[in-house]
Amino acid sequence: MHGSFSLNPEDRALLRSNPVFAGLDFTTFENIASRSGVVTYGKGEQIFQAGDRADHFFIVASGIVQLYHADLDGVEKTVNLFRRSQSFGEAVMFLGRAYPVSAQCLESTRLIRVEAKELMVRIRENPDMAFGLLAAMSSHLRMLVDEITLLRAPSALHRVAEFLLRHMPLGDGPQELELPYSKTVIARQLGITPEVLSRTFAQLRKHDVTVERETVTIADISALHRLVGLDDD
Amino acid sequence: MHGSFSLNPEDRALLRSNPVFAGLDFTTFENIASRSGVVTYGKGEQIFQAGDRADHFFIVASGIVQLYHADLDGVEKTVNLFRRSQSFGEAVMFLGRAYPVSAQCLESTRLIRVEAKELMVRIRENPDMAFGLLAAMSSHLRMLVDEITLLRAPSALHRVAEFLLRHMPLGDGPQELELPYSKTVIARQLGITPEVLSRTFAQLRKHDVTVERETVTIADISALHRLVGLDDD
DNA sequence: TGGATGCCTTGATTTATATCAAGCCATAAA
DNA sequence: TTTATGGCTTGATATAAATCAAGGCATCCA
Repeated sequence: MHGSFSLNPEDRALLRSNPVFAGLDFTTFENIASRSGVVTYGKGEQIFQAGDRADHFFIVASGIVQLYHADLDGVEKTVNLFRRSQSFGEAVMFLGRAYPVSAQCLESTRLIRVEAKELMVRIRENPDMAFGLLAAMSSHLRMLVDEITLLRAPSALHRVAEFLLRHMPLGDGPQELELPYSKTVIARQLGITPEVLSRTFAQLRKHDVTVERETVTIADISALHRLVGLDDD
Repeated sequence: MHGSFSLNPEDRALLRSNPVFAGLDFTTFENIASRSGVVTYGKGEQIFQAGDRADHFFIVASGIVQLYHADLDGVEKTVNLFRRSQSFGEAVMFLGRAYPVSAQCLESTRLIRVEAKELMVRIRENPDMAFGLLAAMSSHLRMLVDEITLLRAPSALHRVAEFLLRHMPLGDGPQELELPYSKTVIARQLGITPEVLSRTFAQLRKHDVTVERETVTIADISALHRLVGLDDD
């Protein structure tokens, strides 16, 4: 981890766009922003470990953060992934407890780090902030529910199809999508091996889904929807 | 669903014990309680469907509620289970959106139903309630993270062992546990079939875990912990 | 008392996914 | 240029869990 620098104007804008801070008056926001810092991590570096005291919450400025559980035998199980503008750690920060999961960077990553204690003081002064925090936590709940849906899908084909649909821009015709993470990371998130993901992509060619490098092309999105709903090969 | 009756003293106490209402002054609480109702459902009855407008939140007084996703082919995938004193629906209620999942009773169930609009008004008046709501949502987040951990466990044996550990009273020696749900429901929650659950219980006998009807006896809890951590047969 | 019924268990078989192993193709380094 | 290196793909095999099928044993009701 490389030291804590202060926020540049772009960082400030990013922080401001987070629901927790969106409703604040200028002075209060500046007060918090000036007490927050930017930290950078290299690929694979730990941000915190399960059990650490939760005294910060984070917003991703760039890179990818993985929340995960490590089994005693060392295998990492992805709980959640976060990219630019997404925040994590609100919930435990609020409770002032220990983090229930570990966090790690999957590529070199830049984070805005806000001190929990400082933030809690501000919330007491500005109850409106609590609503922002509630909004942020609601959307996290939603993410986790989606995650569970994905893990409960009956087959690798379903999981991958759901993953693609979730990340597709809206629209019904042919669509293109840049995969947001490497295939290995996607496979881990879906709870399958990279081998199976590869084979599943191959299988999807029968449904007019082609994968070329990082780019996925779907000829007919509604066909994919049907595939997820009904059983098929 | 059988009509909306008003809360009896025990219901009031249950409502009061929920983190959302715990900090309220007497008058405000009575105000909310008097506007809340009790509804009862038979086994298998729907409480709401995914897509319904989220205008209530609920506390379970008795029975079991299952939040689930229904695939188009009708198979239900459990997202979450709720028992006495647990509440659900806070998050979406707060956002005023549609429920992302459906809810159903797995046995005859009695619910306290609080109107979302009414509650939102009170929160604006009593910002302290927002903290109660935050606490409730934090614990939901925690539940979902645990759920994901369970689903990511590498084998049926791990899932069942983790499930047992999670529901065991604390302590290190021999322990007894009454299964909180029927085995079929547990199996669905763990994402395995009832057959596999049955076989897994049989397998656990080798690790001094016996299952007799609804009662589970574990001779050595720390041995189970080791089993979850390390790979074994 | 004697079925029903629902839930659970056990066995046989099939199937999907993990695992093991090798090779490919980028990009990066020597 | 050659030589790593890491991520991805493809094939062969092993294995865990689903599925199909039957039977046991409660509880409930006639």
